[in-house]
Parts: sequence; structure tokens; C-alpha cells
Amino acid sequence: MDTISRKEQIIKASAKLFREKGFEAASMRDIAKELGIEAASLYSHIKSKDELLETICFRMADELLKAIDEVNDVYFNAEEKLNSAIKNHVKIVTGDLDASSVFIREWRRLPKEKLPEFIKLRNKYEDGFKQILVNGENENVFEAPDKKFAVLTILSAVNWITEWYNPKGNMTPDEIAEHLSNFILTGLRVKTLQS
Amino acid sequence: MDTISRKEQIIKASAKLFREKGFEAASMRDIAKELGIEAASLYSHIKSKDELLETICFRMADELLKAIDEVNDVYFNAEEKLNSAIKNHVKIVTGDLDASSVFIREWRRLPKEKLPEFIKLRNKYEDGFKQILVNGENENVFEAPDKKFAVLTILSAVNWITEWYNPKGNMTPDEIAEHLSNFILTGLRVKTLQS
DNA sequence: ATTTTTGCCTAACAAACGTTAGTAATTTCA
DNA sequence: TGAAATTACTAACGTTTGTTAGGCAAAAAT
Repeated sequence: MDTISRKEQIIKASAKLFREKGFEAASMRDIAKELGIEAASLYSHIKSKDELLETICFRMADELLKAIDEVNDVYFNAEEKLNSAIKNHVKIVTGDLDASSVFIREWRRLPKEKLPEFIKLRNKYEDGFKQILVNGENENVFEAPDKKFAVLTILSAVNWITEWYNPKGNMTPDEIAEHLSNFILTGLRVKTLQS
Repeated sequence: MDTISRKEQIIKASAKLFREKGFEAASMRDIAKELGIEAASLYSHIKSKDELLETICFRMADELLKAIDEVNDVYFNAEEKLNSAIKNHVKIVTGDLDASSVFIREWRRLPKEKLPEFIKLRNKYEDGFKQILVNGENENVFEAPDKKFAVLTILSAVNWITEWYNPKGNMTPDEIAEHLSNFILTGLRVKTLQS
């Protein structure tokens, strides 16, 4: 029943350790020990330590990008769009805390020839959110003069989850998404109706 | 006019490098090179690499705690309190981006016997914010059923600044604080007045 | 004027690092 | 059944790491 390949096991173990100790502090020997083998044996399955970080970061980026594209395809209403974009992000992040933490925290340690591509994907993701805000403004439901700033604030909240979320805690991912979505949407909604 | 001591220069240089490369990737030789001396010479002024990280993290924690205590002393109104707490935090973070980034990102690499004390200070700071939210609820101006969650969301936004803030960018720290404060206060205000 | 302290140096250390080479056992496939 | 591929091993490599020892020149203190 061990349907998950050795390489995937290695990636998973390295995500766990990169998160716990940081990319440089987690050694190949640590990762190997996690799997009960020797460090040199890892190289039957992977090319380098950098490759591990790379795989984790780019997989995460792809998953997030796929999610935001889907949202922009399926929904028409900007409020619905933002709401499900946030829900998806929370679901993805809480679904694999190790990989997400590495994606958010350790991407800076990517080999420098891979950094530009990674940053491009990140910006593309941010643009997905920005687009939703523009939609919302056209629909007259959102108010965000500085869109870049608004997106960064939204992403800060959803990314910070990796710093405190506990799967065994008293808040389910859905509840977190619900709370955050409410909080953010309230902050963005046009305020002409208020006294 | 070189009124800043060698030890302070070392701390400053290490903050810069810890931020850029991460605590473990930034070597003592890197730090020494930044100052134009040899790595071994650093040990005339400091005890260890750990001491550097420790100094940076605990100084930052102290500064933030002092600020929140002051706010809770000076103001009576909860909205004013939260507004100036946010402003102070933004000012401190943007005032020393290197140290702040290390404080926010690299604290995990503190020697493990120092970690509990650090976390205690962090929690104390969070409690300062929580107290403001409780005040606001008593004054009937804030609505935040889950206070811990609200505090984490507020702190996520103000801490994330270190990820994107550029001193040469087109947003001053005051403007950032203003925007963020508005956004957050809107999200917290009681909504009974709305249609 | 002489001692003490400061701040740097060179040289070296033991440990840990990522990775390669070469090999042996097992599993997969023709 | 035999060949090929897979997955692990031991041993070792060249680097890099934080840190110590010991010395030497300049500055400060006596």
C-alpha cells in the first residue's frame, strides 16, 4: 500500500525539515535519517539539495496559480471571486503546512538562476488578485485606491497562517477562511452606505 | 564623528547579512568582510554568532513592547490606541528593516535555551493588542469575537511590510501606517450602522 | 615613561557540509 | 532464466563552518 514513491517521500521529508530548521540548517544527513537511510543514498533519487527546494517551491506556486485561474474562470461576481480565492489559498496552505511554509519562507534560498522565474510566478499570482479588485471596482463593490497595497495586505493575512495554524487547534481551515474573508471584504467594501 | 562603537557596527552588519542570506548562510567571514576585517577579529567584541542573533531579536522585542506599553498608558479611546499602536509598529519596522526582518523571520534560529523567553515577549506584545480589542468591545466600537485571531491578522499585515517595503519606493511609512490602520479599523468596527 | 588594554592579525582546529565513486543486493522486465 | 535497472551501502573527497591560541602594534591609563 506504499503507493508514494521514494522520491516523493524524500521531498516530503525535506519539506518538513526545511520548515523546522530552515533550508541551510537542515542537512542531507538529517533528511536521510528521517527516512532511515544514509545521506548518499538520497542521490539515487535526486540530483541535489537545491533540486528539493526548487521542487517544493515551484509545485506550490503552480498549485496556487491553477487555483486563482480557476476562480477567475468560474465566477463572475467580484465578491464571490475574492471569497473563493481566499478560501482556496487557505485550503492549499493548511493542506500542506510544510510545503507552504517553505514556499513562503525559504524561497529566497533558491539557486539564484531560478529566482527570476519564481518571482515571475509570484507576481502572476498577485496579479490574479489585483484583477479581482479591479473587477470589484468596476462593479462598484470594492474601494481600493492602491491595488498593489491591498493585494499585499490580503496575502499577508493568508500567508501568515503558516506561522500560527495548528491542525489540532480549535479552528478548521474553513472557519479560518470564513473569518479572514469577512474581515478582508469588510475592509474593501465601498463605504457610502455607512453613516 | 564615528560615534558608533565597533560592536554596534558588527551587530548592524550582521543584521544586514542575516536578512539577506539567512542566519546560517551568512558566515562570520561574510560579516567580517562587510567591515573590512578578519573573521577572528570579531571575537574581540562578541562571544559568538548566536549572541548576535540574540541581541538583534531581543532588542527589537524590547522596543516593540515599550511602544505598546506607552500607547496603553497615553490614550483612553480604543480606536486611538489601535491606531497609534499600528503607527508605532510600522515606524519601528520601517526604521530598521534589517533588524526587523531578522526579528520576524530568523528568530527560530535562536539557541533553543533562549527561545522560551523570546516567545514570552512575543506573546506579551500580542497581549498588548488583545487588550486594546477588549477595550474597544467594552466601548462598543469594535467587534471581534475571536480576539487571538484578530490580533494575528493585524500583526500579519504589519509584519508583512518587511517583505515588500522599499525605503526608496513611493510610499512613506506614515502613509503605509495610515492605509493599514484604516483597513484594519474598518474591518473591526461594529457593523450595526450599515444597511 | 611604563604598563595595560584594545583591536586587529595569521594560523590552525575539529566538525559538519554537499556530493561522488564504486559496489552489492534486490526487483523488474524480456 | 538472464539482463537491466533500481536502491541502498561504505568510504572518502574537498570545502566551509564557528571558534581558539598566540602575537604584535597602537592607544589609553597610570
